[in-house]
Formats: sequence, C-alpha cells, structure tokens
Amino acid sequence: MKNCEHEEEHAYAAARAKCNMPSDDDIAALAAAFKAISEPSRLKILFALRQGEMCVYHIVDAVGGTQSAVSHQLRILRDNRVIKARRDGQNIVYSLADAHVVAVLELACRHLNCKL
Amino acid sequence: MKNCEHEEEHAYAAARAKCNMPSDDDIAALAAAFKAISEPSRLKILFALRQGEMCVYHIVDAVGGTQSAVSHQLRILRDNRVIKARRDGQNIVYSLADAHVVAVLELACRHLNCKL
DNA sequence: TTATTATATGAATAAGTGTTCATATAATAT
DNA sequence: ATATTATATGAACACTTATTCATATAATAA
Repeated sequence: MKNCEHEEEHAYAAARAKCNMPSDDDIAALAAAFKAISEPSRLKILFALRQGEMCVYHIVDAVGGTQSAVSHQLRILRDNRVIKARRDGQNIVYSLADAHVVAVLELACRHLNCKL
Repeated sequence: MKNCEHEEEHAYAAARAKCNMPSDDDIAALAAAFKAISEPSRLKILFALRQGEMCVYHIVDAVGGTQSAVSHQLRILRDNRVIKARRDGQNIVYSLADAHVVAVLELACRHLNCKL
C-alpha cells in the first residue's frame, strides 16, 4: 500500500473511522433494526400501517399470506420497536412506532426512485 | 371480525393500503437495499466510509476482518448501489453512493439513541 | 517476462431466517 | 362452563447468507 494517489487522506479517514466507529452494541442494534425492515412481507406490513393503525385481521387482508405468517412477522417488527401494539377487546391493534419509520421508508423510496 | 371498536376505520385503512401498496418489484428493491445495510460488518464499512473515501486496504484496517470477507461485503454494497467504486492505479477507491445513505444511517441512529 | 501488490471471486461450510402446521392463549359470548 | 373469535407461538423444513480458503484478475515494477 504505497501507490494509491490519495494514500494519505485515506489513511487519515481510516484513523478517524476507528475513533468514530459506533460501539458493537450500537452496530448490532442498527443491524437488527434494518434487518427487521428488510423482508418483503414485513415491508408490506409497514406500507399497510402507513395508512393508519389496523388489527391483525385487516393487516392480513391488506398484505396477503396466512395469519400465522403475518403474526410471526408482526412479532419481529414489534420486538425491534418498528411497530407498536395495543389491545382493543379481542383485537390487537398495530401501528408504526414513530415518525422515523415513515421517514426511513420515504428516504429509501427516493433513493431507489420507487413511487409512493 | 365484527367486534373491534375501530373496525370501520381499519377496514378503510386496509382498503387504502391495497390501493397504495408499492409494486412487488419496488418492495423487492427496498428489501434488498435494507438487507444490504443490515449486517454488522457492512454497517461498519458504511460508518467508515462516512469519514471519506477509502481503498480496500484502509477499509480492512478500519473495520477489521479479512481482506476476502471485506471484499465480499463491498460487492454486496456496491451491487445494491449503497457505495460506489472508482479505480486509482492498483487501488479501488470506495465511497458512499449518495447523501441518502448517510441520512438513513443518521435517522436510524436517532431512532435507537445511538451516539454518532 | 516474471514478480509483486491490490482486489475480487468461486466453492464449501456453518449459521441464520421465513413459512407452514398444529396448537396455545386470551377475550368474549352463550 | 363451553364455544367461538382473534391472535400468538413452538417445531420443523427449506432456503438464504456470511465467512473462510484457495485462487483468479488487474495494475505496476523490475
């Protein structure tokens, strides 16, 4: 490694990177959060909930698939605080956890030129 | 499904969700993009490149691991247009693809209360 | 040309993940 | 209490994915 034209700047960037690298715990948390929203069936759930809160029956209606599969995905999203739940009688009503979720989805859509 | 207190609104939300659901292709592209940034080793690479462009040697230095493993991860990030590459002599210099990448990382950090 | 340096990649293995099926829990109705 | 409705969950299987090892390519130097 002596021939790169920008060797010196790269070495400084690497040094800064080592100083400013988030902790392993933060990296793991970020990875888990992104993993939670990186599966098609879970993304569909999020886009569905973007239209407003819904109970499981309607989520299944909106995104397709079996009740069991949707329920498993809801748990993953909930465990990662991407969505939240409240009980209403026999139903569990789900909604997006906070505005960050929508913001990230919209940013990614813009990045990829997806229509919303 | 007749007992939920908000049955009617949920049904409307589900109906809107079906109309406004992104195409399967867009969902797949979004899922792939999030999957690309949902692994600890790849996230470390992104946080490293946040400090500026770097060639592989310095990325390996900044994030640890073997050259081969880093190279495989770089390909995944590149295939998903999260990072871009240019050749400089014998070196390949990598950098973040665009501002969206940093924006998404920062949003997620705020969501999870990670320090940057 | 041959050697060296920088980076990429195919194959293999090990670990992780999504769905299905069957069943469990929890609330309500009879 | 029993039945019904809504949702959740454990286990199993198929599929995917990250890393390692060995090797390939690409640029440059001698």
